[in-house]
Amino acid sequence: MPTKTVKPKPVRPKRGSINKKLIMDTSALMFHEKGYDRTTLDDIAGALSITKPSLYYHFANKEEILLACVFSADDYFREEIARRDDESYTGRKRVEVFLRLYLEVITHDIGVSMILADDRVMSEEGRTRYNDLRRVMNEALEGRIKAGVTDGSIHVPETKLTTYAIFGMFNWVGHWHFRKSSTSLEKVFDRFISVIFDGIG
Amino acid sequence: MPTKTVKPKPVRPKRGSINKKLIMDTSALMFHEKGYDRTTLDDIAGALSITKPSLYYHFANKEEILLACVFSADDYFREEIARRDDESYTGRKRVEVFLRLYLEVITHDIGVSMILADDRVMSEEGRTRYNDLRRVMNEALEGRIKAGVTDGSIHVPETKLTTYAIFGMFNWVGHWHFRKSSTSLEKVFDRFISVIFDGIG
DNA sequence: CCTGTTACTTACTGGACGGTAACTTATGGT
DNA sequence: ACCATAAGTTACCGTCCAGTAAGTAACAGG
Repeated sequence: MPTKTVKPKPVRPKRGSINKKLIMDTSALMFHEKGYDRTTLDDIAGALSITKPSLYYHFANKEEILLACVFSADDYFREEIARRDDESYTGRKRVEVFLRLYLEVITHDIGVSMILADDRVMSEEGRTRYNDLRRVMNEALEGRIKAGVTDGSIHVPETKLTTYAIFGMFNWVGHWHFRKSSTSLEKVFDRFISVIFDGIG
Repeated sequence: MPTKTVKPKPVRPKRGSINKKLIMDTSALMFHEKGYDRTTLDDIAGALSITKPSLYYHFANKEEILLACVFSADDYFREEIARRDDESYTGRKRVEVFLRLYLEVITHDIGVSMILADDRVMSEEGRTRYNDLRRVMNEALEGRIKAGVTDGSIHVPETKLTTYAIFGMFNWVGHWHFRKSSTSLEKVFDRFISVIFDGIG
């Protein structure tokens, strides 16, 4: 007697076990590991043990997932900087606090999407929102540098390129394969801060 | 009398008007503008007024084009650094010479591919060759910094993270939309060098 | 126990894209 | 003048992938 073909019982994930946050975490991880373009929705769904169309229950499209990652990182950054920052500090101190948090954020998968997201893959609206975010972030650092120049804790003839220089230094960390790296965040931060404030000359 | 269907005379590009260099220039430009993944071979061919299969006459595949850009930039860099560098200089001076050339190179389309190429799109072999290139580049700068520490023209407690910091600062320029930027290379270079050597404290 | 909503599923579509096969035309050497 | 080769062409394939249509299981409230 041939084995009767048993109707396959699809194992559904527990109801409610999938949510936006979980999708964002998984997506951010994969976007960072493989790159946005080469991460397919099937990849993400597979990693979550669900199917691609299920993702569309939670997000309208792929870009929405990316933007959700970006803006959730930004939300966290803003909350946390509001907590840590103090306008009575010197500009220099405020720059340090800013950069410390910045480094913390961008060395996590969700955070790295905030700086490595490629606006060229985005819709017009997404690109605008993203570029606004970046502009505000830029102004936040440059503002603190200017405050430092005013209060005498920082000495630079110019702040725009200085800001770019500093952001470049930190942002590039997003390109490191830091999961493998053994170097601690503290060491990186201390060294970067030393280069920025003391120079190497 | 109906218009006779005229056999369309395909306008072929002049023989020999297409060569590897031209393909590389066009590709590098488009890779930089749109990103490697979103630049199709049809895009490149179209920009050159040829067809996609023609590209395969000159290159084995898409990756070969990217690698050709990367290594041609590297070749140029090595030639030019050999010309400009002088081991009798101080380490500091040698770092400056190195970074000056580095900035020049990475602000051109072909050059930017050297730092923005994503090794995750590459084959195993391509990735190895590319990572070797990056490692050698890294050692070249770190070596000069070490020389500076030895001869007293540079003061740092550690060279590895310092090297990363500096490369990050410069590499990130590749992410700028510098075609639109009005800021001159000289200004960028001077400001960056000042941050690196003098600090902002 | 019924029923509506939530949260998934299977099955599919349409377009894009890297790459290939086979053919054609221009040119330089003999 | 002929031909081999270089440098293109047209037409096509297979795969991948974002997104969709339609169906179904699980749970909550009544």
